[in-house]
Amino acid sequence: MSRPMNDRRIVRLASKDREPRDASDSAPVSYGVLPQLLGFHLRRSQTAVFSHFMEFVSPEESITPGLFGMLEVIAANEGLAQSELAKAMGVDRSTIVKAIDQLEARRLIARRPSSDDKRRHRLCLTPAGKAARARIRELILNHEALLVRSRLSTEEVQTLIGLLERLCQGAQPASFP
Amino acid sequence: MSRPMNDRRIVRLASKDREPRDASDSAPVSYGVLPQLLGFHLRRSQTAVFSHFMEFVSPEESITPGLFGMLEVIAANEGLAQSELAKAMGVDRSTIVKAIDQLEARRLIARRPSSDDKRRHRLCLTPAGKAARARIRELILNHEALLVRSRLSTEEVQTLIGLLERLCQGAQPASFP
DNA sequence: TATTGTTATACTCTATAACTATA
DNA sequence: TATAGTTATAGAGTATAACAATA
Repeated sequence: MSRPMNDRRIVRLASKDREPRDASDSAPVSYGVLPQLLGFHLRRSQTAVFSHFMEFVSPEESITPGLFGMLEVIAANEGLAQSELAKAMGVDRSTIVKAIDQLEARRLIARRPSSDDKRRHRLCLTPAGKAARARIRELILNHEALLVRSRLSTEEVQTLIGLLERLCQGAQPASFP
Repeated sequence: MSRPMNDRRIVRLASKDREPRDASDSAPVSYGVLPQLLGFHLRRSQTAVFSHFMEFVSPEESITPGLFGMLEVIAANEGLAQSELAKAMGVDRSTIVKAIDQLEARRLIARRPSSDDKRRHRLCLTPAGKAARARIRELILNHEALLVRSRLSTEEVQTLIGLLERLCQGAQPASFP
């Protein structure tokens, strides 16, 4: 296929030798070469999912995708150090401090002293944090189901995730989403 | 399939009733439920492509994905107004001002007066802008080829883009990538 | 010397609100 | 009144550099 199916030039060229647009020109804009680029679609998709999260999940639980990601990683690795969390989230260790401050201020996690290395803080979920994590998890699964499952089949979602995983093989980790 | 192939719990459970991690624990962290979420993979992928762009394209042409996106949209819609560009990029019209200032300072685009509506600026590429656009376009196609084509076949990329387009149907536009 | 957590600082990207000049 | 561009401002999110405590 020499012309990908997402090439907007088709639409563009169909609109008969148009003049440069003016104030009264309400035709949809052309995105040029962008629709041929995977990066463009990844950006749009990520933005769409993020926005839906902020609409559907955040008002319920006052949580951002990034903070939930941290909660989840802490829960799945009880006692990990802040530096380890930062590495897992793909950010500098200085960046993680304020985020952890927030989760701690809300009593969702605790910084516990490490017995064998006094420099380290062992991050753990509080009971309230565990309860919140369970609630948010359900909410997020619903959010994804609502947004994604209405447009793609279960098989297609698995195909999509599989392709994205292969694209990211060897890449550094990243915060969520 | 009740357990998706990307479920990291498999790895987790295989590591025999582990103690909470301590300083000497160098096992890879678990991401909990995140690998089941499309948003997680979209975020990772978008970050990976963005990083590669910044490594491969930016040093050559001092351009960001966002600025190239604007250049491309202006080129494909000569004479569009700043508000129209902002809408196409999915940002507020106040956000676009400084970005356009940059492109104009580099003599890649020009704000031309509109004859019929003196409030409007018609955005156009300069000859230097057209040349830069052509060069950057080639560079970006190479960057995508290098990053994506080494991991996915042409068919797989088309499948991926097709699925992402369906995911975004009805969503607002977005800057690139 | 090296590492962990922290702080100060700066930079980018973003939106909101208010302004001006036009319509 | 409403719209196009602009400015001031504020809030996220990020990194770098330097610091104290500890290894």
